Amino acid sequence: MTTPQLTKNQSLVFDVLEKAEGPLSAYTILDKLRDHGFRAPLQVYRALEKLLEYGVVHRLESINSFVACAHPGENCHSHGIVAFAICESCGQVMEFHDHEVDHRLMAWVRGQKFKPEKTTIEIRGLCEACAA
Amino acid sequence: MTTPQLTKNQSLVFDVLEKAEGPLSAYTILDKLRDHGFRAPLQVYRALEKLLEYGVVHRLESINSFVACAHPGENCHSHGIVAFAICESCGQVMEFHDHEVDHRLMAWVRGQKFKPEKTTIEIRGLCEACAA
DNA sequence: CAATTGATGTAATAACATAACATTTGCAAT
DNA sequence: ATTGCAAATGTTATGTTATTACATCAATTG
Ligand SMILES: [Zn+2]
Ligand SMILES: [Zn+2]
Ligand SMILES: [Zn+2]
Ligand SMILES: [Zn+2]
Repeated sequence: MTTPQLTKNQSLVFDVLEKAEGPLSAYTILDKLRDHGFRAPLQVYRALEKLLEYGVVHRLESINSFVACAHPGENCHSHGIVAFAICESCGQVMEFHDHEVDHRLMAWVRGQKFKPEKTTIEIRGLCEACAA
Repeated sequence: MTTPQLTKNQSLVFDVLEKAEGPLSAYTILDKLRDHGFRAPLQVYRALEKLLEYGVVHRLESINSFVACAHPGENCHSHGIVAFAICESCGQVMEFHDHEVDHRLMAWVRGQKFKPEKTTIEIRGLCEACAA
């Protein structure tokens, strides 16, 4: 899928995420956009819904937050499952793909006749700087 | 770690999860235990905290719910990373372990000097029955 | 223009989770 | 048995995340 032209609200939300050091909650995004006219959570959630659909933003389920894709222009969706390492101290997020992991997981679910739609892999821990 | 004798509240919460067909939210558990004297969310969350610590219950991050471990008596924690396939239609959960997946993920984070603490792998989709 | 579609605005509410503080219970040391 | 401590519990209030419902606006199209 190619990313269509973003609307005003979608651009605002995306810009906030791109400029952020790490993942942000929807309400944190809302606060950062109050000066631009945002008043309600739904304005953020609706924009995020589209950005997730376009694959330019990822949702981190384990911390209820959102992050801009680390592979701009590449169309992340096409790389298979995306995995994240999330530093619980500084919030830094590393994003990566591993086809062997994809393969093993998909082989297992196929054996169960399970039809996968969306897979989450999130590793929480400490980044190099924070672990020191 | 061996599982200590459960307290009254821990037992009640665990029994509800064991008898359930699928994962339950903390508030659903609360409702099921009102007849047994539960009045507040914290009574559920505190019991869950211990049950998670003992490894007899798992938290499904992507659906804010909890499920009894599918491997009773085995001490799930010792099997490495636990992965789940969650049917979005009927709620059924399958739990499995794959050492190769563990190995690949841990190798990657080690290469980044990232120190992993807790890993989530959750595959949402449709089970065999629901996909038909 | 009328109809349709997608985006937006706003208020209210639902769902999930924790903070703060008081009380009770079980158990060990004196 | 009493004292002291740690773990568990009870209770109220609050904080955080997400959705429902409904109204309006803008662009497209027949
Ligand atoms: Zn990405
Ligand atoms: Zn860090
Ligand atoms: Zn388990
Ligand atoms: Zn199903």
